[in-house]
Amino acid sequence: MDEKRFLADYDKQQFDSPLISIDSVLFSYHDERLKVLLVERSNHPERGKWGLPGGFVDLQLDQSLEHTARRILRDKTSIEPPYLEQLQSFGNASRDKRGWSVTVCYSAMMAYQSCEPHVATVTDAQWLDIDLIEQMELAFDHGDIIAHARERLRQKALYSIIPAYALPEQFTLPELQQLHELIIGKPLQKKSFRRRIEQAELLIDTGKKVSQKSGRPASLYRMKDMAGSYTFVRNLED
Amino acid sequence: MDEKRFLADYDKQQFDSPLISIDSVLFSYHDERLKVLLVERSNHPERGKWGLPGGFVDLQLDQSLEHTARRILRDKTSIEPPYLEQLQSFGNASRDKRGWSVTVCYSAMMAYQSCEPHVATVTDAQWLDIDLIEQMELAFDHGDIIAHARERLRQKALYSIIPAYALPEQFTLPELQQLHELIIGKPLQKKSFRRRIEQAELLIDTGKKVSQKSGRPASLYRMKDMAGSYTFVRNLED
DNA sequence: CCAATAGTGTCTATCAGACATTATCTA
DNA sequence: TAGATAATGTCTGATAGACACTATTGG
Repeated sequence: MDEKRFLADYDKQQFDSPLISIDSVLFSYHDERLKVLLVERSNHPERGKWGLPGGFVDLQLDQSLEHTARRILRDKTSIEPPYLEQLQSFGNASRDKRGWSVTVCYSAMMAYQSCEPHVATVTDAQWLDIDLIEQMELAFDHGDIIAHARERLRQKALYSIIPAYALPEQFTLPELQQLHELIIGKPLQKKSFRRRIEQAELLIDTGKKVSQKSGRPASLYRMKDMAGSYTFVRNLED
Repeated sequence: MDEKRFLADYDKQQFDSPLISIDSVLFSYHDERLKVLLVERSNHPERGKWGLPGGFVDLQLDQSLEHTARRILRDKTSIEPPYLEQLQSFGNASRDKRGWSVTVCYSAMMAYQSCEPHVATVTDAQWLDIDLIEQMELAFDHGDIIAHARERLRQKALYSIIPAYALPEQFTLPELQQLHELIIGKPLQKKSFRRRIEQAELLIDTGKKVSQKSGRPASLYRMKDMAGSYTFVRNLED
């Protein structure tokens, strides 16, 4: 039999296969707290519980897994996140009561301000404090997935400035440092933090300043294009 | 409707979903070359081409994605690899002629010696030089996947001794350094390489020595249990 | 002894940690 | 001017790079 004939006769459903979904852990930063976007499930299974924004691949609409993740996030936030990368896939026989299931998970970040107006209109979506989420009982294994994503983000905060994607396009260095400290879970040396960013030339000084409640105003910066993919050769202490 | 009723009525095949497979990039080291285990496809599609060892989840047999990967590798090598971690999932509408498909990929390493006798008996499996593989036209997008796995391994060689899993249980430091140099693609300073391993206390000196073709014999070491998960705070230069 | 390979000593360069100091804003 | 916050200066310590040196084997 040649391949053409094989493909014409091929029945995708001849073997039982796992259920496959795409879920995303979307991080942001607001009120000095790390937030994750959650959705209240309106359908079975796990109806009524909160879980990650996710869904199924639309075989007609989606060109790739990443497109699926972007489409689902766009539905909840109205925009696509400036940072999105695949986290990991989780699959086993017991994580979903419907049977063997696999979820391809993405980790994403965006500025809280850039989507909060829209999120506020979506009745089933909400930004929740990550420490609060840890106390909640989420749908499926979404609690474990968020813990994984958080730990990965923590590692990235030690050798990159990827957390900057959770800030508005323009931000100050003290803001970025506060965010890193929050993610890493310990205070950082101001000098060390600034020195490495300056040496790697990751940011552009907009020339603008922001007044604080009191004290000297801070300079506003924005990321250079390559700043997200830059990794420092040496980690901050863990 | 309550959840119990929902689950009883649930039909997994009501929506069309992507085909899902598990593939592994199994690395090893032999004759001063980096090897990857490939399999010649005996079935459509892409029959006759070489590709990664892979297959489908067995909903009855497999408890998790990792179990599936281990089972498939065990079939080809007779043993399970001492190092196995999820690489990434690749999924889009065009990578498989049968339609939208997702592959959850694992990256693994094992000693060449520990499975070569068995691999030699499997007519459709073979260790191939990774540089040779780069010139070949593999099935599906397996060439891209191997390139990804190789780059990830290269990064790991800069901040860990994970490549040691491609060596026999006992090995010498010059052997390990040669392997790292091969993976990274440039020579390393002997002193730097040895110093960091010694300081982190990652290896155990077996007390045994191995004679070389000529010159001073090298000491034989084996990895401590935690050595694979240790990461140096500072990378080797890239 | 010589050639070859394993393994060490030691100096320098780089960069993070620590913390003091200066700069610039508001009340 | 005082208080607060941003930004910088500078010393120390840890660790990788460079490379010379010593050690141990076989022929």
